[in-house]
Amino acid sequence: MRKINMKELAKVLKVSVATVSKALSDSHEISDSTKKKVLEAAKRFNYTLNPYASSLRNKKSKTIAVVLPEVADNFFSLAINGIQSVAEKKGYHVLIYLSHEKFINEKSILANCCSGRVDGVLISVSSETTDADHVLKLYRQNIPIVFFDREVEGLHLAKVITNDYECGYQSATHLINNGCKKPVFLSISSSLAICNNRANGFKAALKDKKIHRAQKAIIECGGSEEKIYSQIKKLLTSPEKPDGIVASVERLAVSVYLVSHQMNISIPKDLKVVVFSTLDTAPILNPPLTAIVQPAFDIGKTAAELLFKGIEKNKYKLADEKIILPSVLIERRSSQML
Amino acid sequence: MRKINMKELAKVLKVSVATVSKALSDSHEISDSTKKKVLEAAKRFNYTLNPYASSLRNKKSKTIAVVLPEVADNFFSLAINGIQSVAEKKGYHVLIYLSHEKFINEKSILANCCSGRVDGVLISVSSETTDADHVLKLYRQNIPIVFFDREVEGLHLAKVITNDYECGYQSATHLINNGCKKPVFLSISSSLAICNNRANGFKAALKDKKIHRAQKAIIECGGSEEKIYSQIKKLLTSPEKPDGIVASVERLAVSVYLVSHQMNISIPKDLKVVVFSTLDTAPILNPPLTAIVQPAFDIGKTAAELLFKGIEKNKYKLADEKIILPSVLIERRSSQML
DNA sequence: TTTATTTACGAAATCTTTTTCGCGAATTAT
DNA sequence: ATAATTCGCGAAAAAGATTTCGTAAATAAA
Repeated sequence: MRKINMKELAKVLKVSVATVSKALSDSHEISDSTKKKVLEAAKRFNYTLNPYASSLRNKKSKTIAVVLPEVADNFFSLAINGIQSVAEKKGYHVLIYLSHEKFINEKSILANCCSGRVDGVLISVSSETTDADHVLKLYRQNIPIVFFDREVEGLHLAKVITNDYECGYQSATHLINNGCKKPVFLSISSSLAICNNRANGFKAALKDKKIHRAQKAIIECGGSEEKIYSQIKKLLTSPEKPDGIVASVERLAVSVYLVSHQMNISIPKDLKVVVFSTLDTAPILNPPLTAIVQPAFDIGKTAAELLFKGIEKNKYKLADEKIILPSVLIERRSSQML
Repeated sequence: MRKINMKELAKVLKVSVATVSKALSDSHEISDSTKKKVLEAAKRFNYTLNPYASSLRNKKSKTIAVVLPEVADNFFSLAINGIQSVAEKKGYHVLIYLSHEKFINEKSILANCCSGRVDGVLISVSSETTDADHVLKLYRQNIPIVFFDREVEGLHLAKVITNDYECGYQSATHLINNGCKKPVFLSISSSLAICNNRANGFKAALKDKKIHRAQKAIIECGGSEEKIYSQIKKLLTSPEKPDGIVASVERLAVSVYLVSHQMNISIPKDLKVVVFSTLDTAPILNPPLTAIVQPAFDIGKTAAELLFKGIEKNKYKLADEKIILPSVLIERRSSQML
């Protein structure tokens, strides 16, 4: 079954290609009777528009790019779902790119997005990203871009994030109220705004609660899975070991649990744990894990909606749009006072 | 910063567009000196090829589609990672489509893939899919297609799967050896080959172990999260309640745990559980969960490699390629004999 | 020196669709 | 009945890149 093109379809119908094109796009200049004929023939020969020819002519790709650090993280999976749900409704296609937390990858991905391949970009930046030239390049080419969850600070660009500072504050308060004297915050990057916001909230709470250990309160803990594991192991066996941990991302909490189980550190007796995560296994962990749950699906959905606002009305400038969707702390046993 | 096209670039260089095109693709018919000039100018004007014009001309999109039921499942996330890793290396772009386990969605997604938008398709079918006309349509258009994990049975098309039957057999044997008298297999679909293979292996093991309850052994448990929850609750409170469960997918196991916790059913004392899953929280669940772990990343990676074999050599027919990557059972406390 | 071959590049066709413009016929207005 | 619109459609240009083919100059072979 060979593919037919519009020219051939026009020939069998004995009309011009212009007529076919207009009929397919339901133009008012074509009579209902010929429209019907064209549609029928198109179905019969199962003709489909060549998307690349259309895109070339229209300068519209009906495609968006989603750039994220990784996909094997519940938060990002859910966010993709949210994004997909609106892209689907709009008839847009979704390209997925992974930066693997590397700035250099992110840069080349965004450079590629400048080619006109996509009509807009949703991005959650890598943990290495401090510089924003690569996203400004997009901006200058008038390609709509929206940050979700992880933004680059100091840019007046559209973003959909959660209330990280408050949640950081809340997490520390929660631990202290439940008896922690030496809580620490596990960050994955000192350059990531989202982490710093959480960390700053955390530190502010310590200060308000008169717990003075600013130096030791924030611990950076990045790299591969093995590296994270050994860093946490070191932390939990050091003489300065904390009695409370706030893990800034899912993976860190899993490692904390693994180390604790291995070292016979009892949660929550010896160590209380709170995590920023959407893990659906949190309630069935041993012990059930207190989590600050982000509205992951909604963050993705909202970001996508914002992006389409920017795509559809090109008069509409996305700059300075900033939507904050609050997370919610769900208390479970991992942080309980005994 | 306006975008420049090849014609304009050619004009400033005082050469023809043909020369520019050939220089950019490093053709042998262009001298090194002019190549250098062209490259330099391209960088200076930060010129990029228009991908849609290229695709139109070349009839190659440098893009593949990945069609899957959902993305918020660890297995699929990891598989996407595997796929991405090879697509990236090949310089291909990855479109993600979600069927949400609906046949009708899958059909329209694949219909769209016929338009030439993609050079190949990787698919893990929905749980509703029994008919294969929609994938045969692709096949007839000579668009390479590879199944991963979830295939449609009876088709002589390329596939990368795991040893489901053996694992089903192994899971039942494992439960029985650990003392279960009334194990059941929780399936999400009676039409999904992968589930049936696992179920058949499960049933075969029961037969070999002289446990005769063929009727009650396989329980279908699909639908929304709430529906799954209530079905499992009903199962675990019925007089016929099992003393062992094999969950065919991640989500089912989470629900089993949730119900058990809520109903005070003790795992593994009252109920032993095994799951087909790549959940990285399995070892820290309460209790640690015995899992049959699929090589998710490798399944994705291998499927993608196979697909590119089909894409790159069009003489090469993908039919009948069948690669089986074995899963491995990891014993934990959820299935332990007491 | 003459012929053959190679080298380096340009003109034009091509890929498929969309859109503008124009034209003849049919309809409405005058 | 004539002029003015409207309607339905076609011809052709355009979108941006690639490829084939041709050609003039440069080099090699005879």
